[in-house]
Amino acid sequence: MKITLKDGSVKEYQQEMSVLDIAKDISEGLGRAATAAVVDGKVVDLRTIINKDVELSILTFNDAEGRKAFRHTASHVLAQAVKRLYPNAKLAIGPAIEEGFYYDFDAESFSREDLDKIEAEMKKIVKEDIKIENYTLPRAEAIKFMEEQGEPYKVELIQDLPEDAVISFYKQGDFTDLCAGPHLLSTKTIKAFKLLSSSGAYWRGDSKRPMLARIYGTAYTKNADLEEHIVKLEDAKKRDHNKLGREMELFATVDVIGQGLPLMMPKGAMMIQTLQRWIEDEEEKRGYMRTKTPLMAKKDLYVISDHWGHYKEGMFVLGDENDEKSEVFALRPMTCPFQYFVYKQSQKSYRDLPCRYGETSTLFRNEDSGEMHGLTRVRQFTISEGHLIVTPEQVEEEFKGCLDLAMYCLKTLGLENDVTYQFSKWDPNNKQKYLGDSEQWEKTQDRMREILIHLGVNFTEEEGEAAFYGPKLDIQTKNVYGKEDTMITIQLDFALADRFDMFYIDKNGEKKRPFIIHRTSVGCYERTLATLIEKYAGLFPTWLCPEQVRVLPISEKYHDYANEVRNTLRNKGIKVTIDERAEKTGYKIREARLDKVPYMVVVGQKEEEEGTISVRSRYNGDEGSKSIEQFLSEILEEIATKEIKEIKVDKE
RNA sequence: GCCGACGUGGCUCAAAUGGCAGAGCAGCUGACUUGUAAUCAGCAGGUUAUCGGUUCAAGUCCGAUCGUCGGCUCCA
Repeated sequence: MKITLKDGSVKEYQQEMSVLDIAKDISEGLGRAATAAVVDGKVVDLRTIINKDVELSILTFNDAEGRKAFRHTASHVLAQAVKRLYPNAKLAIGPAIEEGFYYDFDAESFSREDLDKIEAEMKKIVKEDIKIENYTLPRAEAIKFMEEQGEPYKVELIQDLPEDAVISFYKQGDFTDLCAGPHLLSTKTIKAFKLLSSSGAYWRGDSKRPMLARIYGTAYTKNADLEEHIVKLEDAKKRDHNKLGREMELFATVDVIGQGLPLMMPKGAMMIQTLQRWIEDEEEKRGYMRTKTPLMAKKDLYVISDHWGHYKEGMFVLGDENDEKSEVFALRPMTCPFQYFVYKQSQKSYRDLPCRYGETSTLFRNEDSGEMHGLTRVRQFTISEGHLIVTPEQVEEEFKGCLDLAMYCLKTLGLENDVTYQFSKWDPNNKQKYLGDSEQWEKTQDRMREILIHLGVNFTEEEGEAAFYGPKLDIQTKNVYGKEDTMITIQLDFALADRFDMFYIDKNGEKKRPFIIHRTSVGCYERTLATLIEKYAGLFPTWLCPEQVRVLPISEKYHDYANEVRNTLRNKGIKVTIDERAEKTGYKIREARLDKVPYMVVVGQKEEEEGTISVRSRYNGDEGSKSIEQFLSEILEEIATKEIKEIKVDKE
């Protein structure tokens, strides 16, 4: 039989040769583990092609499917080890995930020591070189088998499979698991792995069902790759905004103030102010009008918007809602209804549309206590929020304008290649979560999809991620650990204009319902700051730096001149400080570098006599002597253009 | 909210089985007056997150609360 590999090369094997040996031969030829194969575009286990003269491409660890099969096998090895050490543990599910795998067990939670023990047992299993065999059972027998094994979760899984499903099992020695595969041919190939952490997870992701004990791990074919991955994780930790942002004194949290309520320190506040001024100016250029509306409102407002019905759990409610005499307020979780009432203050003509409102808006959301995280998930935050009230004909053009603004913001911050686009749709199986009916939803979603395709946005579609009033385009960032968060959102709202009885008068003098676009420019400032900290590891573009220049006098004798230099720069709007401590220059340089200041200006006798400065930058190191005017024009240009220069010198 | 880990000067970490809370860096003071990554000396800094319990004795053991982290659920 002939086998064509992905690279086009053809291998020929004797008909009587077992596929296992063929697979081994191919693996060796490739120098890595061949795991499963693609036949006619489908992933199949290598053993299923026995004696078939087919063209196939071998999946290797370099392919996503191959890695998945590899890590999935690692998760089975984990489960086998757990069953050996904890026979009473019940198996739930154990898939491969990006960069690793996990397995959920109904068992006592696992400590780090437990994980080490399990890891040791896994090593044994790998060493035992256990063959992995695949077989299927009819439904009734499959259920009976898992019942006998005492695996209620597996029984439930089988029962939920479609009637005509092929029920496949994988057996490796004393361990058998319900599994669609594919898998490796033997446990031996799992060479480099590590159990990373344990945590809790609800069975089937349902908080009403039992809490299971989950073990996370990662696996590679080579130790070097595993080590590289672990180094990467440690590097990520260094950039983690939650650590670096505190170290750099950008923000802090205090026990008695509360969870999700970070204090922005002077440097962090300055960065946010820089961002805010930039965004507000940019929005003004794009025809936005600023509003400034209250941070709270009576319950009645949220009843109209139906946040009271759909989002009450997420709001901070003031007053006793059970006491009829008590006036009940809530801190605002969004700005929408406030800006709607700005719109409603006068009767609008189609000539007034599009009407673009922007507000730098502080919001309050009562997140669950386990949810808060650094600056990315907080209970109070400030967002560059805006609402556009538009005619149906203007939807596409205005949506495009919002996307253009978002792209401009991302590009300026250097984040345009770090985001993904998610088209967030409603969940038709959970209608009570949303306003409006199926027809409205499908119609609006189709319209939005068309717009997105027309604008050439490369997006994924996610069901059940919409706002309760309409579908969204979410622009997602990943943090250093790969976890996704929404940075920017543009939402199409067909429902709230109706609830707030908003209208405009069209050409024929008739009342018409407008569409509303909800959108952010950079999104929430706290979260944006977090993303920037991680993106730049604290080495921000100069225009964003809370300290752009530090003047370093060589000795006390040059303090007067240093102050003169500082004042000249400061008068031009440069964020400049001066280090007047009686320390050596080398020491001051070291500190300025650790503080991630882009420019250091050294002044001593030579500079004072010549009326110059000596510049050291993170871009070029020692740039030598230059006039203050020259330095000023260079740095002002860099700041004005918001340039992102490559940092060559002061990376660490 | 749920599961788990953790909480010792500003930071990084010590303090065997319960037995005098300690070091480096940072800080402050003084001396040195410094030329591109760390000058020297001295000083100060703590109700061991908080509250309660066990004990002759608690950083250490137990309970509660608060907070941080890793996940789950949630996320306008």
